[in-house]
Amino acid sequence: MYVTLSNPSHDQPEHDFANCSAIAKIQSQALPKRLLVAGQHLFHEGDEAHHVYEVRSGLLRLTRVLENGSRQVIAFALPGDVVGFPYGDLHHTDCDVLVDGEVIAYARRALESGSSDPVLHKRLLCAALNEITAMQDHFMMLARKSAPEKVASFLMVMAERTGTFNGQHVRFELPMKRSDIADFLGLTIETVCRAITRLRKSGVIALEDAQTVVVLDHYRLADATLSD
Amino acid sequence: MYVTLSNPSHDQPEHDFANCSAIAKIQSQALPKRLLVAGQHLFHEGDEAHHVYEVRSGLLRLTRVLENGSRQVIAFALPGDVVGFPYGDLHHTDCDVLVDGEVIAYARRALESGSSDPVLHKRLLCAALNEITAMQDHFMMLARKSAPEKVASFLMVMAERTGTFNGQHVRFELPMKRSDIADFLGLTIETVCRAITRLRKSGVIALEDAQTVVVLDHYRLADATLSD
DNA sequence: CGCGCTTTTGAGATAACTCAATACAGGTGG
DNA sequence: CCACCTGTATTGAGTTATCTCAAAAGCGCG
Repeated sequence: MYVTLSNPSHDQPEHDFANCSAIAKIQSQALPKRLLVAGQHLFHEGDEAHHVYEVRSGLLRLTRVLENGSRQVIAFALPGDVVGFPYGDLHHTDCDVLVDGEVIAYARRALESGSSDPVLHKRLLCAALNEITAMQDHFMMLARKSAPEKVASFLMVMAERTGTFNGQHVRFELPMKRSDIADFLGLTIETVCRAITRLRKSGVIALEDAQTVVVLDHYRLADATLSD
Repeated sequence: MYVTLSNPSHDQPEHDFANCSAIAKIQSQALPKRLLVAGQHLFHEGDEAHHVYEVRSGLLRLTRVLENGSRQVIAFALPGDVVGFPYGDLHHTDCDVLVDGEVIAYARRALESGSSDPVLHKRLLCAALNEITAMQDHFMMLARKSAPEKVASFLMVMAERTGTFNGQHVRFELPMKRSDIADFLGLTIETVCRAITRLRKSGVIALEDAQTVVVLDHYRLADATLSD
């Protein structure tokens, strides 16, 4: 199983992250929350990076644009993820909002120095290190998986991270456009569509509408994420 | 231009990295250097991560293996790069030596807490953040570039980071096998070979032997890295 | 000299792309 | 309330880049 989004829900230990999390929640009443509405930008590539942001709710999209104008979706950020790690003093991606939500803004220095708040510092550091691992997982996917495998992996992750179980099946939303999924997986829109269609026609998933997926056969979906 | 190796030589500022570097060099006389010979492993996936390592000389290879046994080369680490960022308490890649060299081993706690040596702490943190950016760059490459563009990009980075200028041309070594390059770029060996051959036949580069590249036309090589 | 490993070249198969048409959904104005 | 319009998603047909399989060439080494 691959984790393809920015902060993994791996089965590995995450330092004493859980512990950090509890403490941060207590503090959060005093923290600068920020409400976000769809379409809004949290930051742009090249902006000075004054903060890193922890997603509390909603869905963010991280993108970069190449010289030739084509766009790459680097990650979708879900609750629990941390975005905005600086490169030098600057943000190196665009970040905009796909689903209304809320983030907590931490001053960059909370990441860079543990002097004021060691617990928060460690927490952000964990997030950065986990980010590295998550991206390495994503590498494997971009480099080594076929189109159907990529799409199945993506659906698996969305199901695990955002799905709800109604007693029968897991259901989840795909709030992003097909073109976003394609740009994330390094595919074309059409290829993504066809892969989804194939999963639907073979009874692995069902679509209530284009953005709402029901996992009918979790085992076969997991299977479809694996090469050979 | 894309940076595809683990620590970029971007044109962006890198905090006060240069400054940190100078200080670390002074300290390094007392630091636990470690000599590495080709074939040796620095660490394995799943090992407890007690240290992070700064490469002083030589060339390291970071790899992961998938369920099905296929291997992905995550990065090649050159002097200046830092490897071994932990995931939880564990290393999440294999790391072995392709070219004899020397690394400096820093205790993991130097990365996790700035209390004992704030300068070193910041330096390692910079390295981790740069790593994230470098990997995002690598994404773009894996997802959005054609095979010839990937190979040209790879040669460009190797030329810039390891090349020597003899007054006429830039010359550099490719100490890794073609299969490593292929696994790094998400291609097959044959495709890598053909791309190199095409660059050679069109006079952009020359090969003194299979591992030694001479850049004949730097401008056209840079051009070949760009999709239109 | 011959053996094993790596690299290179060749020919055919195929996965994914491109271009084009159709279907669908949500919003707007008549 | 319906017809239209725009943007998104889906399906189809043909093209092509890359992969696969196979063979040859190069190189180091016993």
